[in-house]
Amino acid sequence: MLGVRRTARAEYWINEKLFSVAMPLPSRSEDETRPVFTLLLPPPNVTGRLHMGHMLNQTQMDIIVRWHRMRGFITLWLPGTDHAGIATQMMVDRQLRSEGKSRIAMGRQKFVERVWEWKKLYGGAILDQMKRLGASVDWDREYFTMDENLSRAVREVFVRLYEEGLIYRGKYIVNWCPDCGTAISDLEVKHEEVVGKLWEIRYPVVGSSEFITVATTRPETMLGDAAVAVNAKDERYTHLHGKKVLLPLMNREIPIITDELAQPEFGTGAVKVTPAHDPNDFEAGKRHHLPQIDVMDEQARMNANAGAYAGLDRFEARKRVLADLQAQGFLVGPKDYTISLGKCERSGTVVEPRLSEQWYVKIKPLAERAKEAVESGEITIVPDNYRTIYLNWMNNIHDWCVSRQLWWGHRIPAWTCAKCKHVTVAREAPLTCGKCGSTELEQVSDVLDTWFSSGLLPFTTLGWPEKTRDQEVFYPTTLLITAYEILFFWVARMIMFGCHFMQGHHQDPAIKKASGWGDKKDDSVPFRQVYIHALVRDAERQKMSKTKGNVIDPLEIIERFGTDATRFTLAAMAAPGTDIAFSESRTDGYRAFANKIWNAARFMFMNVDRVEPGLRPGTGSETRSHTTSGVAGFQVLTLEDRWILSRFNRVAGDVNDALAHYRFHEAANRIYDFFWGEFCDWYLELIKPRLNVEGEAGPARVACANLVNLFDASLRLLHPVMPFITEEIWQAIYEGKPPLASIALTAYPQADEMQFDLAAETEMAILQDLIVSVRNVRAELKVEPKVKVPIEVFAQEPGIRAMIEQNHGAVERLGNVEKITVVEGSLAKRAGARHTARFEVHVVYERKIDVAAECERLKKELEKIEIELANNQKQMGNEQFLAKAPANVVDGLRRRGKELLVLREKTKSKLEELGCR
RNA sequence: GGGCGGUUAGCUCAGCUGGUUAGAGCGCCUGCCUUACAAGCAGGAGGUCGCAGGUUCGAGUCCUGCACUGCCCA
Repeated sequence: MLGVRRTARAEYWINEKLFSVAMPLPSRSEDETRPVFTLLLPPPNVTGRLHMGHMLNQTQMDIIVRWHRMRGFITLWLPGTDHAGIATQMMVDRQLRSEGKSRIAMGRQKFVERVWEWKKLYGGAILDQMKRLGASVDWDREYFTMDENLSRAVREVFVRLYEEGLIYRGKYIVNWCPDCGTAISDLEVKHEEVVGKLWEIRYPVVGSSEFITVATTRPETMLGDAAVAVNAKDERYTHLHGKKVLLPLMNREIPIITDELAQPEFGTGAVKVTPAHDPNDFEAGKRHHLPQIDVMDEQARMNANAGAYAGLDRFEARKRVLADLQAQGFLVGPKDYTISLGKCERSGTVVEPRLSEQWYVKIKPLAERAKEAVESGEITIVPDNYRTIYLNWMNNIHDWCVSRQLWWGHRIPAWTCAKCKHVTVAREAPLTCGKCGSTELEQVSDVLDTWFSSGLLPFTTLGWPEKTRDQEVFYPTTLLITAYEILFFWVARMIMFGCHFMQGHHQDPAIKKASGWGDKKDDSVPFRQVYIHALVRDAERQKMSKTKGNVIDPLEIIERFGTDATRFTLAAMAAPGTDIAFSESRTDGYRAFANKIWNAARFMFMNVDRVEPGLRPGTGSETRSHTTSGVAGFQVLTLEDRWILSRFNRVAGDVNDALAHYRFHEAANRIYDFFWGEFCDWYLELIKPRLNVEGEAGPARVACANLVNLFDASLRLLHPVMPFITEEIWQAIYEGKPPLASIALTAYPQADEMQFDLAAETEMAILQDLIVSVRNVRAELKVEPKVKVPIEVFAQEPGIRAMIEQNHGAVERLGNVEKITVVEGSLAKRAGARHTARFEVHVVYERKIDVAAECERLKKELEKIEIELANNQKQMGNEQFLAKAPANVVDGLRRRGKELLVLREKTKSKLEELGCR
C-alpha cells in the first residue's frame, strides 16, 4: 500500500512539473537575481538497469538538489541517457542472433534502424526507474546523446579539433578486442594479474653454431618477428652485432639489432621484436625501419603471414607453435611468470595489441588546461585525495584513440575519396573531394568512442554551439556527483573539452555572484565542484559482480524496506572517501525510523483532532511555515519548549553545514538523533501532560500548535533525505489544501542563533540525568515497573534546586516517581543513592540494594574518577600546558577538575558508608 | 614498478582543521504490550583506537618505519 502511495506521489511530482526550470530572463539587478544550482546527471547507459551504484549516486544528487531548491536556488538537474556504443550494439546483436539473423547480412542502415527501435522500446527503462524513485530532475529537458542537436555538436567538435590539428589519423598499435571487433581505449582495458609462463626460445645465429635465447609470454607472435634486439652495452652479445638469426618455424632471416628495448638485467638480455603485435616493439620497429608483419586477422586468428599456422585461433596457434618448437629443439623451457593480462572491459576477451588505422585525439594540449583548472582551484574535487589522483593521471596521459569499428554511435565526419584516397573532414557530407574534386566519396565507417560525446554534455545540453541564454545562466554547472570509476573516462574528458570549447565563455555575472562563485575566474570549466562518492559493496565488503552473484538489487531492497529507508541508509553510510558495505540490518533500522516518524505523526494528528481540529502550521502567528526558514509560530512557555527550539536550531545548523560539505552521513545521523532521541524520546513525552489538560483549552492548544509547527519544520529538514514520507505527512497536515504544491517547494530550515538557548540545554541535560538516574536505580532495585516510588533529591545550587522543583512533574512521570522531596542535606551517604556533580538522588524503597554489586559499581566508578583526576591534575600542574593551550580548553579542564573532586568525595563516602572493601 | 587508501566495540562503520570523559546502528544481556509506536519503551555489558618509534603541554587524530589489507594505473 505504501508502495502505491509512493508511486502516486512520484507521478504527482512529475505531472505537476515541480522540478522543471524555465529559462530565466536576463536579470535587471543583482538583488533580483536568485542563485543558480546546476547539476548534470551522469547519463546512464540506455542498456542499463538501476543498480546500487546508481541508487547511491542518485540519492546523493537528489538530496543536494532538493536542499538547494528549498533554499531558493534556481535548481536545474538535467537528466539523459547515453547511447553506449559497444554495449548497445552487443545487446541488439545478441537479439538478432537469437532470431537467426545477422548484423552483417542486414547491413549497416537496417541495423542502425533496428537499434533505434530497440532504444525506443527498452532504452527508457532506467529513467523510468528514476521516475518512480522520485528523483527531482527536470524531465522536460531530458536528452539522449544521439539526439540530432547533440550529434551536430559532436560533429562540430570533431571538425574543430581536426582543424586545430588536435585530431589525427594514423596506423598504430591499438587495444583490439577480437570479440567486439573494434579498437578500444586504454581505459577500457582491465588488467588482471595471472600466473602464466615465460617461454624461452633459442634462435640459431646464421653462420654460426651459436644460439641467442629470447623470452616471451606470447610465443605465437614469434611468427611475426622482425628482429632480435640486444642492448648495445651488453657485452655478452657484442660479438653478435650486425649478424642475423634464422627465425625458427618460419625460416626467415631477421637481423640482430641493438636497442634500448633490450634490458640486460631482464631474462637473457635479448628480446624478440614483433612490431605489429606489441606497442614497444612497434616503436623499436620504427627506429630501425623494420617490417611490420601482422600475423593475425580481426578475430585474432592467424592469417596468411603465419604460414602453416594460418586459420588457427591465437591460443590454438600458441599450443602448436610451442609443440613444434619443442619438437625441433628450439624451446628451452617455461618459467612461471606473473602476467598482467589485459582484458576488454565489455566482453572479457583478452585484448590483442593490433596494428591498425585509427583516429586519435592529441591529448597533451587539452590536458594542460584541464590540469591547471584543478591545480588553480577553479574546480575543486571532494574528497581532496582524488585531486592528486586526477593530476597524477593527467601528467601521464596518452593520446586517446577515439575511433571504434562499430555501427552504433556518432559516425566520424570524414569522407574518403575513392580516387585519390584523400580524406576530407567536414561538418556536413561534402559533394567533392577536397583534393582531387572527385564526387566518389564514402564516409569513414568508424564511429566515435561514446565518451567522446558524453565528454561534451555540460555545454551541448545547454545548446552549444549556439550561444544561448541557458549557457549564460547554467554554465559552468555547479557540481558533478559521480563514482570514482569514471573519473578518467568522463570527468577528466569533460574538463578537457569544457576548458577548450568554452574558453572565453562568461556566466551572467549577477547570477554567478549570487550563486556564490564571484571569486572564480574561469567560466570555461564544465563544473565548479566534483564530489566523488564511494562504491557500494555487499555486506561482506566484496565488490558486487554478476559473476560472484552477490549483486544487491536496489529495487528489491526498496520493495522490502521502502525508498525512504533505502535512501536514508545510503546517506547515513556515505562518509566521504569510504566504500559502503551495504547492510540490510542497517536498512531495517532505518525502516524502523520511518515507522517512528509515522507513529509520531499519528500522535500529532490524534491530538490535533482532539484539541483543535483544523490546526495548521503557523496558525496564530504572522509567519507561515513554508516561507520561513525556521520554526514558525512557536510559543516558548516551558523548559522543554526552550530546549527543543534550541536543539532544533542546532540540528538545522549542523545539517546545513554537513550538506555543504557533502557529509551526507552526518546530515542523516544528525536528523535521526534529533528526531528520535530528542523530539520523540523527550519532547513528546514531556508535553503529554499539557496536551491532556482537560477543560482548560489554553495550554493544550499552545502545546498542540507548537507540536505541529515543530513537526512541520522537522519534515522540511528531513525532506531531501526522505522525500516520500515527509511529503505524505506534510500534505496530511494541510488536509489536502497545502499552501504550496509540495513540501519540496517550501523553505529549508536554517539555524537562527537567537534561538540557541544554552541555559535551557544545560538545565534539560541535568533533568534528563536525574530521570535516567532514577530509572537506573529502579532497575537495580528491581522495582516492579508499575510501582511508583518516592524519591529524595538534593542539589547544592539553588538554581538547580528550583529548576528541579519546577519540573517535578516531568521527573515524576518519566521516572515513574510517586513524589519528589527536595531535601536540605546531602544524600551522598545514603545506600543506593546516586549522584552527579550537580545533584544527589535517593529512591525510597524498602528493598535492600545488592551491596556487593553496588560496591563493585562504585569501585569501578571511583577508579575511573581517580584516573581522570590524576590526569587532570597533572595537566593543570603543567605550566607549559597552561601557557600554551587555548583558554577554553584550560577552563574546561579546570571546571572538570572541580567536578571530579566533588564526585570523588561523594563516591568515597558512599563506599565507606556501605562498608565496601 | 608507480599512485591512493584502509586497520577504532562481536559485526558494519563515524570520529572534519591535534584539546576535557572515543560515538552510532545492528547484535548481545535484563525488565516491560506504560492508550503514538513490541518495526516499540526502559536499563545494561562491551574498546590497551594494527605494531614500534617520534613531534607536541597534549596524539585515535600529525610524522617515520613495520605488519596485514584494499583499490587504481603501468
